[in-house]
Amino acid sequence: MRITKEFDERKQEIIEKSSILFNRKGYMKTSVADIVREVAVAKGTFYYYFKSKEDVLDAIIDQEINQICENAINIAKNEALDVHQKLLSIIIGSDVSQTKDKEIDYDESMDVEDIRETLHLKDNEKFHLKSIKEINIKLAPILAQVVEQGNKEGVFNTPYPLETIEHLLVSSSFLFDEGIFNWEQEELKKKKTAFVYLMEVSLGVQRGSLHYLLEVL
Amino acid sequence: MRITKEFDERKQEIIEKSSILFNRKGYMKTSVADIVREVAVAKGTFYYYFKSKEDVLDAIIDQEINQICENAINIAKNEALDVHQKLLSIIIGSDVSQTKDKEIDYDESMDVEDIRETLHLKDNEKFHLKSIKEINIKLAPILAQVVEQGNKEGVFNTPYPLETIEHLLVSSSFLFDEGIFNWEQEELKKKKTAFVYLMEVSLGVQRGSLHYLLEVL
Amino acid sequence: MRITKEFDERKQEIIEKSSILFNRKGYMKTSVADIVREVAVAKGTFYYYFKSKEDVLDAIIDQEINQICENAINIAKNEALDVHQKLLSIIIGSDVSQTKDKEIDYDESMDVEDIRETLHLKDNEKFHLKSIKEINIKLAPILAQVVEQGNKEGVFNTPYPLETIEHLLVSSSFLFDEGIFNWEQEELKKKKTAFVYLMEVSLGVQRGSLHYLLEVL
Amino acid sequence: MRITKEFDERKQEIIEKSSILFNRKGYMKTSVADIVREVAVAKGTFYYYFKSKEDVLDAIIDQEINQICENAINIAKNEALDVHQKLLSIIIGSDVSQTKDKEIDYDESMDVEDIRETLHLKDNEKFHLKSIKEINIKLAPILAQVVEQGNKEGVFNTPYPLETIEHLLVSSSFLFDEGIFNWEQEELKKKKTAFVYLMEVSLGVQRGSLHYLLEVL
DNA sequence: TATGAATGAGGTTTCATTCAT
DNA sequence: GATGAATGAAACCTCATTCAT
Repeated sequence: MRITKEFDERKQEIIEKSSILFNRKGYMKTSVADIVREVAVAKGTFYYYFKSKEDVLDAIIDQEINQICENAINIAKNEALDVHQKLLSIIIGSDVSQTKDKEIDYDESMDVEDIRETLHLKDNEKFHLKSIKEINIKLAPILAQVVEQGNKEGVFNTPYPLETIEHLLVSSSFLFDEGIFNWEQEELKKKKTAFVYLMEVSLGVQRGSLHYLLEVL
Repeated sequence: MRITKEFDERKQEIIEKSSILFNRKGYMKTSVADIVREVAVAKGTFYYYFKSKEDVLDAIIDQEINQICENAINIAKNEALDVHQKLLSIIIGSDVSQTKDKEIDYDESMDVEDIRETLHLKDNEKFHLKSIKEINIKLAPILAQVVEQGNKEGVFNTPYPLETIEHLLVSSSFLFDEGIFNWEQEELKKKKTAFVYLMEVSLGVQRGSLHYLLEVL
Repeated sequence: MRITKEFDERKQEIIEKSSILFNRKGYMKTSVADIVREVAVAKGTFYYYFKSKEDVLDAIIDQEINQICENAINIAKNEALDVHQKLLSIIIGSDVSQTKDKEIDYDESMDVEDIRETLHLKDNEKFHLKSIKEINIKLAPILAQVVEQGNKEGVFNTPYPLETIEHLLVSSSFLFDEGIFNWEQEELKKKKTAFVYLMEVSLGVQRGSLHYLLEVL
Repeated sequence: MRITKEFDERKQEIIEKSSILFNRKGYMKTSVADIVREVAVAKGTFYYYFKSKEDVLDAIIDQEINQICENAINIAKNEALDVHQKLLSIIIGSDVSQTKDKEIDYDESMDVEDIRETLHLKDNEKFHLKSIKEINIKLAPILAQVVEQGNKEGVFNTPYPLETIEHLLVSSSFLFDEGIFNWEQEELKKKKTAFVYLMEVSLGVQRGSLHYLLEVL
């Protein structure tokens, strides 16, 4: 049986199904065979749309980041919002973890061992590093612009807006990644408080003025 | 031909030769066959000492980190040094990049494409992430102690010594990793300056008082 | 070089070539590498069709037994034959040893020791036991039906048709297996005569009435 | 002398520990490493006493069979017993299954999967075939002698004492081996009844006169 | 566009056996 | 007698990728 679909439609289907699988089983543990089974196409079809498994990963991350950035750009240029509101909104809209690690749903065929492994999220290094890198490259400049605006308005005060944002983005996406570290509830809370403190000093704002971020982290 | 060696000696030999290969060709591109050829033992011998390729990687990283930490601990408890000297010495002694990414030598069989790929250090994600994670877990507490000492002595001033160190370690190992980013000379310099600035504000020291770090980064 | 074939054709090819190799060298001494060399495919191809070496063995035995059983069923339901003719025909058609142990040909690379080992048919235990077991499970019920028919017609007379057949099948396939015992010509003849006698008493027929079987054993 | 005694003692220890392991995990699944761990000697020591793993298996089976045969010989030559008593006693004393498949005790380290596999008794083909073969070669002649005595006394009546015994021994050890077949309780009972019937007709005794064997099978 | 058989490299593992000490 | 490091063959298996159809 041959089901022909529009090029983009099929490509998108592969991206979405792959994304679900990568999140469920991890990038390394998801085989191209898994993907084509899920999409119900032949191996060759997969390679007609993507030149490699990593290529799909890139496409997935690209789409996620682009969506986040599009949203961020809209917020950044919205003149109705002040700098704090922009920062808050962008951070809320950029919670990659929602798409990245949450969609774990256990299908009927998973046994206890599978689930244990899924929780450990082993072999997802490529996924993690690429995400962090792309976030840093694409989202950082947008946020940096907001910081610059804040600088001009006297709300923020930092000589290195872009670099500061880069550091904050990188360290937080890494340290708060449940696939890498598994902090206790207690520790996590302290680390988040510390992170807000670091934002305050590195962005040069009054201590306590970013406390509202704790609600959304 | 059978050459018998002491258990530890042979194990160390495998670790060292593997380390060289991982740095030269990348973790993924180095096969167990490559390793045993280099060490001149049979495949079974490899698996007599390590249960998997990843197991050697762990051993390599463990040794590197332990060496760094041992050094750091010695510095931290050296009463002859002030806090700034300790910080500086530990940072100098902890430059993982020296061992991690420098020993690239091109053997005769490599063509242009190989070299390009070697430079991109593709498929070394495991190496990178594990290193960063271990550094964070093992080195951070030691540095945090120094920071606490600084706090007490009034040289530093931060309510979150450990968390601050974690963020600085993570973001710098990530952003300054040539295997991940390839900044221009110009950019790199600015990013390093910015990093020192961030250290100053997050550790709560006088602006400019950590400028000496720029020399060694 | 890539030669593509129909799934079933290739699968059958692997089964047949493997069967020849197992008979020539023994199951244990035949490596998957030997098989793929013979079939002239890559190792992956082997595992594309079978999940293990033992899986091919099962397939081989399955096919042999099924063929024997199909033949036996046709004979059993052929109303033109009387019970004795059926018994005789099925036994003639079920001589597994024809396919199992005869095709031994010595290739040029075999020395005296190899040949000695080939004759001993070492490490073929799996082959033997599985064959006997399957014969017992699949062929016995068909023969039992013939015996039951004989019972009704007053030709045979046994209260346990199935169990009697099982014992006769099992003991004969075991005792007359040249891979297990190596009887002298003389002994063998006596054992065959005794076997026919045992058939007679256990099936409850007149002494001497199964003597015709001696010709075909 | 003293050294020789120690030699045998150690050899015996290896035989016994190996036997336990073979019964617990199966012959194939028991590695030489398992054995030397259990006996607490080095690999080389094992090969000082036995030339191969199969060599230990042979030794184990040899000891078991010899014990059975010794017992059988004593019974056979005991003039105080009549033929039926001898038959019964030898059969009771020859229940290999007691030593062969019963000693399964689950140690703490076994999980559900291990136990499942132990019950399947996979990969014990060598053990099974060798046992059956040896029983046939060594025990059959002793039993045949008893049958001959029975013939002379007019209790039994068969022209082929040895061959009859061989068939009865082989088919029963095979068909009643729980490692090969897993009959339902019901089936098993019928098969045992049928077996006694077959003994009666093939040994040429009155129907029902061996019913007492049902108690001990 | 689509198929799915075929590839082949290589990780993983096991293991009986050998041998230098 | 004893040790245990070393062997090497091979099974096992996965899998991204290619290609003839």
